[in-house]
Amino acid sequence: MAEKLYHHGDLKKEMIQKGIQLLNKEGYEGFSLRKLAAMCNVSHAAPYRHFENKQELYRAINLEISTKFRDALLEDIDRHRDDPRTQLLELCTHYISFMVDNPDYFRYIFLTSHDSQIEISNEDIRLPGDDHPFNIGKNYAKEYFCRFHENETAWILDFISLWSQIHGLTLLLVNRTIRFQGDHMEYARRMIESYLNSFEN
Amino acid sequence: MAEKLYHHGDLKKEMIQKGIQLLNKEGYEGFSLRKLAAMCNVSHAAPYRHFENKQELYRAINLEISTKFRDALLEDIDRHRDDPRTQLLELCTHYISFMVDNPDYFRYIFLTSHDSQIEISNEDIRLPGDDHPFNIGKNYAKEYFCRFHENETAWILDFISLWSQIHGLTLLLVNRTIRFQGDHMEYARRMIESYLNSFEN
DNA sequence: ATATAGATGTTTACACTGTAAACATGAGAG
DNA sequence: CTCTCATGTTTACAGTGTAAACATCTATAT
Repeated sequence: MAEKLYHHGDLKKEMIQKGIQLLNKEGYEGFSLRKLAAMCNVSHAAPYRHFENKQELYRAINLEISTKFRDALLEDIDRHRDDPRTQLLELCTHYISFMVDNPDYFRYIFLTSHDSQIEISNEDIRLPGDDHPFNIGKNYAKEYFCRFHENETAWILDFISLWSQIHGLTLLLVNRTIRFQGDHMEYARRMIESYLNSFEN
Repeated sequence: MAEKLYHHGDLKKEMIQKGIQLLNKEGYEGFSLRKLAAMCNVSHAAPYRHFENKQELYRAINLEISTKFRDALLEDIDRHRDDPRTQLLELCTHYISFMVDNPDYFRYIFLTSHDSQIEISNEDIRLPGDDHPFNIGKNYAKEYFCRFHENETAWILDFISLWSQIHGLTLLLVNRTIRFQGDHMEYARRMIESYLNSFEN
């Protein structure tokens, strides 16, 4: 319990952690560097030793949340090694439910700093790098969709198509634009299944 | 050319118009009440005679953009009275292209003030009111999807499913998470068509 | 026609924000 | 053991949203 050290020790890490807390408590609007500095028991200028500006702190938090998100999803997948279809379905439903449970995360990840991603170019379609949360399902989607096409790259459009739907449904649910009464994941799951079914026939 | 009237005349309206300009120029982050007041040649406190706070101005701008958006879409539809399928397809592609052309609008409409909507309750699914931009395609979707179901309300899930996909693809394109080289609307259109086709069989 | 009230503008004030600059402290390399 | 540098603090400043007090115009009642 290092009480009142002048040097904090691992401020950078703590700011990211407490930053996520602050984000959850105050939302994106109420977020401020000075509040966060106070939460870390540190003067309001201290953050500038670790982040050049607010934007860079945002990026760090963004990255941290993305990582948490991806880890949570991948962990769930490990429990369903059966077939690609089940994996894909599980991935989609957890993608949605994770974000519905943490509404601010979604806005945060997909609304700050939409640059700085390594891009993977595939002829005429460019996806972000494999570490980008959008791409979590890519490999599972490939495995599932490939067999429906003779064309090697057509599965990418299938993947984008599926992921657009997940992504959009998530946005609609997170913003409460649409609401399912009762168990909303029941409806989400049904939608995804019926989408996947359309390939089976 | 009323040059220097003390009373401005129609400040409320001008603030909304210039507000949209300012939004396009500076983006959501750079937006400020005081800049906007300056653009209207008015002191920085004048806005408070017309809007209780910044949030309420946001809502007004949000509403104005939503209206523009809906008008643009409906105008396009009028030119395609042929069949519901074509209408739906046109609606979807224009939904996307309008937002890709005005990236800030999308973030703005779907990221501010996600309350204050009249809700239409349908048993266990709640959609926003008919004036909400999300619902522009609802009636066309109903007309198109209804014939594929014996169940009266199953088309709503179809609608949500389709609109989720449009919505998500728009978000991905607006944020430049994914990029289609060349004519990106070509790809978008293909995706929508292949989705609609899955119902025809 | 004129006094007056209410709508709409301005000025001043304040707390809070991000950020820069100058200064302080302490941990680790020489 | 000292000196340097990473990491903290203090002070300062311009920009923000918002409230309160004051000014001016418009419209309405007499």
